[in-house]
Amino acid sequence: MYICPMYSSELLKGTLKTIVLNLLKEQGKMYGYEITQRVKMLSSDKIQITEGALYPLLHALEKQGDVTTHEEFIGKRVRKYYSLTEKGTVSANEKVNELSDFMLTLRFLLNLDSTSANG
Amino acid sequence: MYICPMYSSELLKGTLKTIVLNLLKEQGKMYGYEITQRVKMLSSDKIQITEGALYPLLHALEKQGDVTTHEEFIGKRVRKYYSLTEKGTVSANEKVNELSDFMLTLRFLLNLDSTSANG
DNA sequence: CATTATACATAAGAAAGTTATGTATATTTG
DNA sequence: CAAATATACATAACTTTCTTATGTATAATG
Repeated sequence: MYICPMYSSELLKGTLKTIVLNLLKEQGKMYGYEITQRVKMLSSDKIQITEGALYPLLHALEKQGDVTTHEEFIGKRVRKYYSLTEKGTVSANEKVNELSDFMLTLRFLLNLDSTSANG
Repeated sequence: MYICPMYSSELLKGTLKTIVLNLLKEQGKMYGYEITQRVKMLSSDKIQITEGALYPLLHALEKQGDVTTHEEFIGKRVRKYYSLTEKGTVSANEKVNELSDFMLTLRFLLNLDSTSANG
């Protein structure tokens, strides 16, 4: 039985903000826990965002005006929803474009542009 | 006139070791300065490895047995060449595979798998 | 001869994560 | 129904891995 390993933690550094901004752009609004679960699912458990990484990032994004928040109560428990501002939408696009470009450069640097099939 | 910007520094984090190991695998042996110049060239100046990042990394790789070194003198000036050990070759392959896989996951997460042409 | 390029090295600081801990409510399970 | 797990937030201490700054020295160039 094959256990799918997580990526080494260095790899997530530098891409986490882009991932979060892009999810918010696609989903409209999300709360923190939801983001961790969605990334976990979409990555087949290979990317698990820790709360210690996510919440400080969301707070920073709010502080610099990329997102706004509103709270909703589910019974007695609060959910804090985050949505992109206009500035945040611009940031999201810029970040995704930069990362996309960076990955192209990396593929070239690492000679991963094989046109033939590979395993 | 378009000035090609460098990638934001977070992006290089996590990929530097992979880049260096892969270059050594392809080139057989390289010295530090040569690595910085080659990456700069291959990336059209968009990735510039700083010496403060590279040399400590090379020393760490040597310490953990991924590379061996030998010095050559060019006139009075020394060049320290680095080559992969067997262990280092395994590390290089593992690292490249992991990064390649990670990039696939990212493309999926960020919805970059467009089959149509894009700009 | 002054500047730039080559070539190494390391220390101080910043950025961005992980790990650990804390609080509290909701749901599932034995 | 009690205990365990899941949901949901938050923050502090620590680590890793860069950047920035500094230092030394030789070679080439204008």
